[in-house]
Amino acid sequence: MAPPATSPASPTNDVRPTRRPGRPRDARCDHAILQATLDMLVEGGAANLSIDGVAARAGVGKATIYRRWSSREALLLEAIGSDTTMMDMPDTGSLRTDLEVYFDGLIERFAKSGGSDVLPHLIEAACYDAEVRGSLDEYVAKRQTPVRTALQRAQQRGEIAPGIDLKVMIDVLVGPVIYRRLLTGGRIDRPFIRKLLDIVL
Amino acid sequence: MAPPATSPASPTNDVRPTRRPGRPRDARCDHAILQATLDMLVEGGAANLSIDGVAARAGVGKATIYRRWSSREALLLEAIGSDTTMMDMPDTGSLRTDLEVYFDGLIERFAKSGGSDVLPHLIEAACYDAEVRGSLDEYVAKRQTPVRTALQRAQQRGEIAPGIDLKVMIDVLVGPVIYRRLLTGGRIDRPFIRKLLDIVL
Amino acid sequence: MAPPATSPASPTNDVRPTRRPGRPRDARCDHAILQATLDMLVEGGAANLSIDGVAARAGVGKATIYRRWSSREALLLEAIGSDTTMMDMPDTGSLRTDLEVYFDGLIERFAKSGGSDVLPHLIEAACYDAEVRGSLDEYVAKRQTPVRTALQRAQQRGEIAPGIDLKVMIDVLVGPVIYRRLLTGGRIDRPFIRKLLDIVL
Amino acid sequence: MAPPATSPASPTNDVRPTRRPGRPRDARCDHAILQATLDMLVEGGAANLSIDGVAARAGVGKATIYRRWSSREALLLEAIGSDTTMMDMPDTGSLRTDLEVYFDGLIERFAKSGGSDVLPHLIEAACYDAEVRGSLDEYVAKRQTPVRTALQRAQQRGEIAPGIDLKVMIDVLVGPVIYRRLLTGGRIDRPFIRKLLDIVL
DNA sequence: AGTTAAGCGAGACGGTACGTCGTGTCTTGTG
DNA sequence: CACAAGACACGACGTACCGTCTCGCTTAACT
Repeated sequence: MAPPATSPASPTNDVRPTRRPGRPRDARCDHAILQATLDMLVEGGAANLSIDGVAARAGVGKATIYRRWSSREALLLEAIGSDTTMMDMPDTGSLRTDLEVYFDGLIERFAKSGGSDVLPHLIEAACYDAEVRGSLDEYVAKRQTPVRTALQRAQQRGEIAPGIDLKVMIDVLVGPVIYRRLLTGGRIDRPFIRKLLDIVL
Repeated sequence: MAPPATSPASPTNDVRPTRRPGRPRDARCDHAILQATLDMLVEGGAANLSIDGVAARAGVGKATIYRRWSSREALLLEAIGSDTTMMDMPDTGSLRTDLEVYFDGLIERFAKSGGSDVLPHLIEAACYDAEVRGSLDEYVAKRQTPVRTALQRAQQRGEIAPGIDLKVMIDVLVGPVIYRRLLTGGRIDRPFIRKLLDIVL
Repeated sequence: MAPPATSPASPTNDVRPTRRPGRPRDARCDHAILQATLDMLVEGGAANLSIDGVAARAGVGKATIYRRWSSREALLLEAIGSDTTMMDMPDTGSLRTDLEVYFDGLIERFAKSGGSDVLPHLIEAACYDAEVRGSLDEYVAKRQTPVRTALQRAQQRGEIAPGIDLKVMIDVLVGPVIYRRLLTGGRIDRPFIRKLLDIVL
Repeated sequence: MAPPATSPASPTNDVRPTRRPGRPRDARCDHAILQATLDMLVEGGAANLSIDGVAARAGVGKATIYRRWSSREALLLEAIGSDTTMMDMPDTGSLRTDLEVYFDGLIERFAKSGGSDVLPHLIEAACYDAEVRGSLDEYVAKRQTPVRTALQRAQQRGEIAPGIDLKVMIDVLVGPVIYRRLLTGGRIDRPFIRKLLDIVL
């Protein structure tokens, strides 16, 4: 492997991203800003989150934020996306058991985070800002991954009829949980999950 | 000349309906304000709706608005609640058919209204404002009524096992639709509804 | 004198400024803002005077300032113009004596106010903002009034040749003082004034 | 090959003029910066002149500017001082004639340069920055030199009484012109100069 | 020829102030 | 009292500069 070429353009590779001129962005700023954003989200929710506040808390100038994110929503999206300690899906050999374990984890997660208002905020923003729309879709897809994986395995095992559209299946499993969380305010607990699985599977 | 009752008017007491002194509220203001609110919602969405704007458009002072609603969200909630031309549930004798017809109506309704961003806005507001939380729950419950009715009839007919929790059943039927609408951006059309019902019923 | 007419436009007089609708401006705000401006001018000079600072000090919102003055300079101009405890010109019968007394007062005045940097600031602003230009001219003319008066009296008395252009005469009397104050930093004291008058008169 | 002296170069010691190590400053940068400054002064005035703008226009980094001048005002001062194509005073044998010729040149000079706003800007800056104060005084003194010369010659010739304080005399001659230029906005033309000299001489 | 130390373009950084906008409250005169 | 009009305190917005600070290069003189 060739050592980094000092001449501006070695003809063959140039995989190295050609280093823009000028002082590079300080990675500590990124962390400080994202962390401050998450902290303030927990404390006051998306509605009470101001760029001024984040800047002050992160010990950073506002320009340093706007240099990185074009809008408050872009920042939010990256902030909540950044903590994606991706929940993972167990592989117990039974779809029902897989999902029960998975949703148990989800219940716990919801219990810790208070009434998350970030999602609704982003949903609204996505109505008007195409960029947010795209990022949100990406975020949702990422979150669905574990469920999709479990369903694919189950379909291969024959637990699910081959004709079933897995996309819809995901909606049927995840939709009710989100619906409770966002709209009805209903409890999201073990009995609810059991009944949900009883109906769907 | 019966004076207009300003309170919900419990029938028994208060025969002389406590006509408050001073000039009575002008009902035309209510209409003008709600109409202006709906117009501006259509044009710019909840995010771009300002009380100043509504007041100017309705030809009304801001105080006249705040005299009636305590906050922007309260106004929004009433504005979108006011057009509840309650969708009704047919009674065909078959739950499956009932729901197919009902959801067909819903599809059409969604098609007309553009990307409704009011709901997410209210969801967010509900996280912080208890009053909004209550009103939103009420609104959601009202919207669920037709589905609940159909399910109750079906359970009485024996189409649904008596042990099934109808609340959860509603979540399973409505949740996926809402989930698509708000989060995944997936299509909400006849095939989707068919597959949904195939899985759930 | 007719009592204030209540109908919007009594045809004849209408000297009363027809009272605009809505809440009237609060005169206390004007005072608070101007006073805060003057205080901050004394403390930090025109360069260190920010609208935010004035607003905070006056206990007033920024909008309340911008509602009254279109720019920082407009505010400054009115602030320094507002303290025009117009210096008055004595009438001793002798032009020389008149001016000596007058300039003595001016010396005292200059001694009290530190190095006034407001004037240069406004001069600069006047280069670009026509409105400021006009207001500044007005201000200067007002300041010249006493000297003009004395010169006119002297010309009528025959102390000054009739052919002399009094405008230029004013420039010759005031210009050197301003020049010292703004540019050379030379002392402005009794001996200087004496020598000045010796040369000019 | 005598290396260019970077320090004022006291003549005796330091014959080897202490060439500092490292890359020497690029003289082209000085020119580019000063030129860009003058250009932007003409276009937008001192108020609209930003260091960022000068740097961009001169094709130079900001550090390269701050390495040479400590502040914006220092740069301005040198920029306007740099074009001191010192006006010179003729020696016609008559003070009156000398001054008429000199002021004619000044009129022309003023006519070319638009409303010079640099001077007021520096005057203001001088109120707070001692360094600017000093440089400004120096600048003013330099500008006064021709007039001082003419007056000294005239006093030696006996055209001016020996008791006259020439410093004041300069103020009386120059002050009115500056006063018109900066404050009253009055015309500065031949008739004005004639009247001025009529009064003073 | 290598080392060293500064200059250089570019641009990120923490700040401060700008002028605008929206909120929810208040104060007028008029019905 | 209600109403239109609009002033008010507050606070966030996104932008523009300031003067400082890294970056990776370049440019000489001194080893």
